[in-house]
Amino acid sequence: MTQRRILVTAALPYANGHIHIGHLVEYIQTDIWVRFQKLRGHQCVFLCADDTHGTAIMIRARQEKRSEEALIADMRDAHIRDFAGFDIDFDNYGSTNSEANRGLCHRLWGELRRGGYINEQPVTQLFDPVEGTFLADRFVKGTCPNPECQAPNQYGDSCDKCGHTHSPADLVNPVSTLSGATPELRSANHLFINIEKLHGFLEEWTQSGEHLQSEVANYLKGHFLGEPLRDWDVSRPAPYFGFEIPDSPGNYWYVWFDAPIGYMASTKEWCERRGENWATWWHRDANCEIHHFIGKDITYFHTLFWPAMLKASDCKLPTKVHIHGFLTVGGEKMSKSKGTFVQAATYLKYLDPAYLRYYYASKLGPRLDDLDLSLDEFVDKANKQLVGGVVNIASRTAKFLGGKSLCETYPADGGLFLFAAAAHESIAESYERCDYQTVIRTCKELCDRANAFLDEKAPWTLAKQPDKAEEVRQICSIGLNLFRQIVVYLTPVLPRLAQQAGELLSAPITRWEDAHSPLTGTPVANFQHMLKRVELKQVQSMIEDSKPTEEGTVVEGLALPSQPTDGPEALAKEPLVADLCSIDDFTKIDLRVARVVSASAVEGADKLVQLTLSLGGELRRNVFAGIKSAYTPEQLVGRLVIVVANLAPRKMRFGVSEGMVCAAGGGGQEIFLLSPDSGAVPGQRVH
RNA sequence: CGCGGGGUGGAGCAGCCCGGUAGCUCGCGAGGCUCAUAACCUCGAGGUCGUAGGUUCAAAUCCUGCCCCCGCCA
Repeated sequence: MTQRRILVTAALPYANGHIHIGHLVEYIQTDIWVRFQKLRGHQCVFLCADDTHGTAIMIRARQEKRSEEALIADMRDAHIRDFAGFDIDFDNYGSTNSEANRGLCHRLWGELRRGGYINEQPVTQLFDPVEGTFLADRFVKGTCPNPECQAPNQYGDSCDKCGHTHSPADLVNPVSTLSGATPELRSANHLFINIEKLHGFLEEWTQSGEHLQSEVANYLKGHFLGEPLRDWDVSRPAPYFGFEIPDSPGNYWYVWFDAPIGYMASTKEWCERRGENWATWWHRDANCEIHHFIGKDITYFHTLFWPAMLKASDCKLPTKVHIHGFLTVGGEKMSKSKGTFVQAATYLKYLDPAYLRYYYASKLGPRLDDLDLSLDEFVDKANKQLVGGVVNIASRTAKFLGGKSLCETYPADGGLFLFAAAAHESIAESYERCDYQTVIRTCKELCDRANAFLDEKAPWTLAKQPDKAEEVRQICSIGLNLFRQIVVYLTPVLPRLAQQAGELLSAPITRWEDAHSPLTGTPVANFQHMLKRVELKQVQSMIEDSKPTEEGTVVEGLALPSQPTDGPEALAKEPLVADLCSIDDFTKIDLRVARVVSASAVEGADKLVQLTLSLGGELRRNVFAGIKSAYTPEQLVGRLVIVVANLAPRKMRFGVSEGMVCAAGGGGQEIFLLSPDSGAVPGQRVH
């Protein structure tokens, strides 16, 4: 087998937050792939970095009253710690705020300029006069400009009530979410990359079938490549935390311009440490492969913009972009209030990383499906498959050979070892195409065979007969070899177990070929537990620990300036209804007192909070309320509200809403839930 | 008819490209073992593979229509 040179990247985590178990789907998936390639004897370099630039970092640093550099340095340390805790082993972990990255940004920019890809266009944006900064779409809220909609409290880019798309400047009554100030319109020149110039290339590159999963290629074809590609706005005017554009003073590269270049910069740092030239990896004709692993949310950056940038600057194009889905927990998006938004560091306080690595591996396939973490299944797989299946083979044989050694010649085992050895190629192919679930499936099958073999031979019975010592040794030599073979196959997933197996049998696992031939004659150490069983309690503690604490619930954004009370504005905004309604009309509406028993933010929804309401007794209602802008879930749990109990259930994007919570106010921070005076109990009707 | 993905025993999935007795994990039932971290082994119940047609000696697998679910946020 010829040695491949493989460069692998995982997406750069943003320096604005900690690593959580959702991120880990990607880093574990990638780390497994890298470890597999290394075990196979290829040269494989695993690179990553913190993504540090952009408005969000700048704002956060301001709020924390410290420099951006201090903020990102702390976060980088934390990220590195978290990754190490999960045995994610980068060859270099850089930062996009590095000199290496600045230099490469300059270089690619120069190429883009020379190629005539850059143009300048005025962009009119809202500007926050208090904060002194332009406002990205997500930092502006206001009323939808669509005259037929006029939904309040919408973000600057589109309305999720009517789907209307607009620019932030179109919003009616816009408000900066940073300061609460009314933003002003200001115009500034931005720099754009003309991607359309590379349309033909992108069409060919994305559709050629090797670089992308087929779903992704189809998606791009349908969504983007069918029409001219818009110019990509890659600059932001000061103030902005990032690199200033050399030939355009006062303008900075947009974070998504310098982030992927961070892959190169990280390569460069790694190369420089070894006295190598980074161009042997990134030059157009470099003899290597480049693999990017990313989540589906950043598909277009890596499959359109990035290849375009590389093409335009004569660099090596990605061999493959591996795209994975999101993590759900218990079938739902991760939720802070439910405690399923588990940070890496929190997980490590309670659980061994091997469980999660194994669990994710057992669920990961080559496609973009979301991966669901079911806590029961998690405990089950760790205990039944990992401990009860794999480790148990060693556990039930090693003690008969402790202090002795494996047989000098491998005994007849009915073809078990050969059978498993023959599986190596198909297992390798599964790893290669990121089909880890098939790897785990196959290994599970091998475990079952090994365990059945031991059951049949029952060395523990023979061990009671002194004259059968040699037979016991033979059986256990077979068992331990089958164990080792499986562990070799699982080494990319479970590096620590591989280490332990190496120590147990006095022969470290270093190569994929270690699974091809049995180990003979080496001393067997006294058996020690390799992996503890998981207690459900540990998982529960982790979930509890992940729920927000009182002090931890900082409301994002600042309070709006208070409105003068009892003014005419409210009536002006929503005039009285002229039509009269009868008492019958009113009684059709079944208003009830309800208690909020649980509340959680709906991931992906800008306005929604998911509520579980109790109407007394066992009766529960699931209600989605558009009140996220005014209430945190924590503020809601326990309180009484008034709900329209006989409202026809409505299917929403995130689930079925079985009622409606009554509130006053026009939206945004101006939402005021109705609640009864004390003494009312859930279930009572409002008359 | 927006685009893409999908509908297989109670749950989660594989098989589909390259048609030929429907498989895995969990759960459930019965038995065995008692070496092992209450781990392990054997047997069993449970599916007309969304639906209606078509092609074929043969369809979960190929073709067509329909129904349903999920994703889509430059």
